[in-house]
Amino acid sequence: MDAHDLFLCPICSNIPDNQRGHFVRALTFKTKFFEKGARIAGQGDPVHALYTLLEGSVKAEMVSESGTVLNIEVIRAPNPLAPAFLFAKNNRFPVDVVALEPCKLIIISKESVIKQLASNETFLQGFMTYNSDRVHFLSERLKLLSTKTIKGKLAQYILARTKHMDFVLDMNQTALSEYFGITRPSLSRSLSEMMHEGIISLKGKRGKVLDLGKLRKAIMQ
Amino acid sequence: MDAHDLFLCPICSNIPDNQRGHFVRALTFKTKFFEKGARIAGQGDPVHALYTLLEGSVKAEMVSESGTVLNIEVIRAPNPLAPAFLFAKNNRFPVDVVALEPCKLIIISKESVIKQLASNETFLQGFMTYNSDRVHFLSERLKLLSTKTIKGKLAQYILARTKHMDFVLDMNQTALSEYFGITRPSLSRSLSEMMHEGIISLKGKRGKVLDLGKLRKAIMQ
DNA sequence: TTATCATTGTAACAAATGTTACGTTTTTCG
DNA sequence: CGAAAAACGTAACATTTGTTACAATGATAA
Repeated sequence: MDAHDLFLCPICSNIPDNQRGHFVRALTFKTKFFEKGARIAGQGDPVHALYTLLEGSVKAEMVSESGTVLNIEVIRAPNPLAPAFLFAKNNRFPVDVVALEPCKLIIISKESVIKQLASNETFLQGFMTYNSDRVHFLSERLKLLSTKTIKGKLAQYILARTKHMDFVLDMNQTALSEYFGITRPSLSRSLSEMMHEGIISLKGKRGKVLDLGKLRKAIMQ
Repeated sequence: MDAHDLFLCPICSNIPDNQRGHFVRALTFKTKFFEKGARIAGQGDPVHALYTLLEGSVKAEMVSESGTVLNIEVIRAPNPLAPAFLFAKNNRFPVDVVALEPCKLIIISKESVIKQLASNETFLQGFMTYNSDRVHFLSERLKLLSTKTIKGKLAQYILARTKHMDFVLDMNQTALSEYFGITRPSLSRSLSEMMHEGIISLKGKRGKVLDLGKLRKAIMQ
């Protein structure tokens, strides 16, 4: 068992080799293992430590009291779990975290995280960058979901992947429809319509933008 | 002109009095003023510094090349502008920032932000907490927008404000409909239906939850 | 009070999206 | 290669939401 797996995690991966021994020795942490299906953290539990997933994968889910479940996200190793909530005013897990397979976690005390943030600039940058990228990701996702029409979402998605009027869809239509929060037939219909309207062409995953103006207009509606 | 206004900003407001002089002396910054309508930052500009709004208010907007404008957010003083992007991998402003009224900003170099984060634990905590709360806010907003039906959004919104089966709407219906990204008549219709279905009662801004089970079920659909 | 303006309720109709079902094409894998 | 599975296209119909318009109600200020 080796705490050095920690340096696979994006928060710590930039720490140079010659600082790693010192970094680990300065941490207060414990390693925990969870079996498939085990609850790693519960909705409402206070976040007193940095939970870092070194092996396995977990799902974050909301369980309502009526028993129904809303899947939020799947997180795979190596990645931190909710590092933002360690410092949030309302520092409680917003979801249940359940192991999808056997998991290994390193749980680092908040105090030693703060100490390391203050003393190790690489770690500071890594931690900040991770949370910043998370804000960025959430902002993009929000922008996509606030776009009301399916064609608008498609236009945004396609424009972000277009170079020299060519684009490649990086998911199949089923996955894309879930990403957009819509149904697969509706997505297919909208794609067809955009092709008939001469806005794009598409064969398999590869497509071309035929009318950039119309595509941009579609975002705004 | 006083840089000490900085300590009104939530990122710095926890720094104790006796550290403030030292804190300001250690910063590399400049103060800038913008007139109403002036562009403070442009979409795509690299974020090399921490922009802190001390006076006035700004709007963040996306301008497409077809000329149409999508309003993202209004930020009022005292608050930082996009502090998360200072550390993000793609460290560029995602939007245009335009002054809504005369504005005063303190622009602090990234280097001195890093130096202070490492040397001043209160500042570190403030900065982290701000970004963490931002993640929290965005996650909540995302959860709301991923809820597909209007009644689902309403159920979430109401449940989050319910104590002992009573709730108070903290916006009027026009504002609430914009918050949900829907139209006002549709919101009014859904509210009416929920009342006819015996799920809630509502008079003005005050309401009661009549059927908690049905309200919770509404979120999941 | 009264005139004015903002807010809310609601109805008729239009448009967009979901639902269900099924046939076709493409991919995967033995 | 060939069978099975996955992905995709599409049609008919149901449901939800948007659009537009107007009346009713409530709040505000002269």
